[in-house]
Amino acid sequence: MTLAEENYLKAIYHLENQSTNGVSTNALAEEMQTKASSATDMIKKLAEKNMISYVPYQGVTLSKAGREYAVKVVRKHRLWEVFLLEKLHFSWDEVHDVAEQLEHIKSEKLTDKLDEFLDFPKVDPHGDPIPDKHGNFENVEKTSLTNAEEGVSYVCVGVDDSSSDFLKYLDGNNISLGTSITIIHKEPFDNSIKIKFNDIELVVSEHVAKNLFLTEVL
Amino acid sequence: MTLAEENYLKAIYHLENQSTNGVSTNALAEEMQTKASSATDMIKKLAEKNMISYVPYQGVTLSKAGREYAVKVVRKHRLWEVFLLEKLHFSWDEVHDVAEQLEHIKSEKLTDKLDEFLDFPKVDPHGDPIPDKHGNFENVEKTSLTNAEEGVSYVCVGVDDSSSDFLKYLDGNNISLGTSITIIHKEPFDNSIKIKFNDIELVVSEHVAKNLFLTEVL
DNA sequence: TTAAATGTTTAGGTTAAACGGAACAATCTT
DNA sequence: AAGATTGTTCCGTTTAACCTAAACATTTAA
Repeated sequence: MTLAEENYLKAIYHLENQSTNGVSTNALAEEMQTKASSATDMIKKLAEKNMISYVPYQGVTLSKAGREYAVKVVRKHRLWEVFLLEKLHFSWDEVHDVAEQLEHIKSEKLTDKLDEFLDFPKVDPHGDPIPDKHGNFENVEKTSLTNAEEGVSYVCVGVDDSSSDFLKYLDGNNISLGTSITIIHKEPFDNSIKIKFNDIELVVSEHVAKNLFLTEVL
Repeated sequence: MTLAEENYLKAIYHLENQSTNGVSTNALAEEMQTKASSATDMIKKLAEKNMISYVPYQGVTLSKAGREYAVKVVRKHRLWEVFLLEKLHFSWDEVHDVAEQLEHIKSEKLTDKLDEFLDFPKVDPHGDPIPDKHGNFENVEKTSLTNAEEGVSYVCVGVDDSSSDFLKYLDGNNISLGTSITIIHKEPFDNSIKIKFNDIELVVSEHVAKNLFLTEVL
């Protein structure tokens, strides 16, 4: 599998997780920041290799082999992110780009030894689950801050938009994974939300709220 | 710089260190396990980018920029080797292939943080020097076992052929970097050499002797 | 229920990296 | 110094990944 093939597979995997239908050519092209015609070319190639099932004009779906492969790439990406953050002390917003490169290193032994070295982490620095060597992982139940209820307490467990800017914003406001948050007030006018954490009160925009994931504290 | 370009630069760097003349097209092609015509293509491209100086029918030579770039790749390769061996407990003979991939990851920050994480190692697992972030390194004075003298004591400081088979042979015979060796007898007939280390006597072939580097113990 | 808009594929072209074979240049041998 | 050998380059192809433009298929909406 080439680098481009791996990236397409990963993109299809991500898009499949966001909706129930198959992945359309246009959606895939947009995710890959390329043109629809290029996506069609790659779709054919991946179908040829039995990584996806493909019927022209209908979406693509990962085959068993394709999903397994994609999960392996995701596993590598997230393990490297943990390594960069915990061992090399990269900051939250810097890990993604380097992990994008490291995820393509081909050595099962490397991946498994890294996993062991990191003490088999269950989630990556953005709160996403890390598949084990058999591809199994648990999804933590989480809701976006948009859906949180006034007066209830939550813990921050993940972020959706892992863009550097968003992560820097969170860093600048001292929000990280594990931060306990209480919802003070939801403003209906602009959907902004006033939250409280570590004795600090902060109003966040709807845009921020959408990208911050929480679990309720029971 | 593409992956192929980086590998060619590294190959030219290695060949330059092995002889005083420029590197011939054929030598480069052989090092890269490819055809002379392919080497010519790449030579043109690297010359275009001012990484090498190139006059048709004469060998190629690295420019300042080319040498700096090659040294950076070598630095990354050797740092990753140390990481794989010391942190992930790969065996001596397994590190090379994975490091060949890791050396192409593009992130100066990653390289420097890794260097720091490993506590700024001076040599890699094969005894080769690791350039610092400015590209500086010291070469340890070393002679091949072939040139060692009877009755004299040495320490093993490096290997030349880092093929997996050779390293497994050394491992199997309990020879590693730092092993103290005394030359018992040099057999003129087949150039084999009887050595003694850790109270063990062993006869090694000329082929082995050529690839084992030592420094004299004073 | 056609026409417009949208989505998808095909056709043809480009670039990077490789290849084999033919042509050409340099050196070595006698 | 001529021929043979070796070394190097040129030429035409291939494959992967992309592109633009055009054609084709599907859905939507008047």
